[in-house]
Amino acid sequence: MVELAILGILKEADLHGYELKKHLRSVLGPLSNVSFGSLYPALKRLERQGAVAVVAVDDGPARPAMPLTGSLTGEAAAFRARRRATRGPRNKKVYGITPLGEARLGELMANPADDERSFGMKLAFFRWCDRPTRLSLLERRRANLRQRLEETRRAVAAQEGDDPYVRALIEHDTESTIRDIDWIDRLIASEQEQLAGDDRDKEPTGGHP
Amino acid sequence: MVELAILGILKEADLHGYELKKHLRSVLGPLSNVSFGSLYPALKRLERQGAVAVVAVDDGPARPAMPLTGSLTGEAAAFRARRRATRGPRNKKVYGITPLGEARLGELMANPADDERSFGMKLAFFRWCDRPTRLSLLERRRANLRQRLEETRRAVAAQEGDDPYVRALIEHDTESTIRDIDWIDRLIASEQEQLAGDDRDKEPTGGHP
DNA sequence: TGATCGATATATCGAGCCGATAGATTGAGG
DNA sequence: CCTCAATCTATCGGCTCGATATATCGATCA
Repeated sequence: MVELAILGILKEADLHGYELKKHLRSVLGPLSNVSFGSLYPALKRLERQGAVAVVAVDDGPARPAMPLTGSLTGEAAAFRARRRATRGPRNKKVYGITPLGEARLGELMANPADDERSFGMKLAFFRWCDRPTRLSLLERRRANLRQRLEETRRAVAAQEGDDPYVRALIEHDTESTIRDIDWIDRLIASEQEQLAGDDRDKEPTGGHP
Repeated sequence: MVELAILGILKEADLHGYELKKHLRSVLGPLSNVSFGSLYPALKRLERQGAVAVVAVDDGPARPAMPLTGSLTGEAAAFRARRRATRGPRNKKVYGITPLGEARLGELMANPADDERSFGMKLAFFRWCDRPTRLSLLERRRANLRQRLEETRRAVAAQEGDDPYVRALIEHDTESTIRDIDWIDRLIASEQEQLAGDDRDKEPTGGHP
């Protein structure tokens, strides 16, 4: 799950660990509050698999992108080298996604695991999918929500104890699920509309004077 | 988190592991689908801590609760003993909550961890709390939801990329959170109403002809 | 100058949780 | 009698989290 998040963010831009966490928080918000304890091991895994690679190692923000002309450059470089020797470099490792990583991202988007958090994450990265993939993900999500609703209803019917708090909990959960299904329905409708639009653009069979 | 669930269920009745899982699923439903991989280690932990204890070891459903009078008893016992020796007992360990466990349940209910799942679980066990505890839990939940809403709004304001799917996700999440807050508000109101009712019963200061 | 403080940044550890799986018993039906 | 599905306890590997360690950077203030 963290791997999906990392690859999705890295597809947008090359980032180092700390930035990655900030982007994760800002894009996915309350979903998937990835901690360092999962982020760094996941980056290692992905690097071992060849899905991401270290693009650059930054040792300080003061370093200019291009070497400056003039006599000061040599001195500054010598200073930085000395500092690195005595105090150690900052060692900001900037990661980027590889072609293999993009393939892996595709797999992870398509895999059937589909709880609240996984689905939210996939939706946040929908721009990387084509429309058929989006539609199938939305439809699977809808099927899951409907099944869950059905299960809850059966559980309510078979319930013996009638605690008011449990009842309130179940009712609220049911309402939320229904609203989620409506929402997914709207997303599906919008997606199908755009799909029709794509088709019209591609093959305009209708007579146009 | 699993410990809270176990203690809350065991407070209702003594159960063995498998039954515990079934009750967990039926009471908490889609929240907290506890797996065996967490259930059995948690039971061990709780037993080690003295919060639960093995009340009985059942080796078959045919065994009557009370020993029957008459000559058949001895023979039946011998048969069971032989079966146990040759094929091994079923070893259904029935767990019960201890006084120490009830204290632990109180602690877990009061602890500040308060995400979606924890709160749902606590609400399902509200009948074990007094009204002030319930109110403070509800109010803390409301505060958390409000804070989350505020954070999301700030994140939206600071957003640069304008992906329609991310936008849809955030909007839906915001709406859901607002509805959750309304729901909590209603629960709080109902609780306060009943609190007032309790007070009227206890000290009827108002003149009543 | 230097002293301190909060943010930045990488990394690891223990413990808990989950999904898969093993291994065994029991009851129903063929 | 045999097989099959359900019941029941239990463990394993892998992932995740919260806490923590370690170190640098930038700003503020004396």
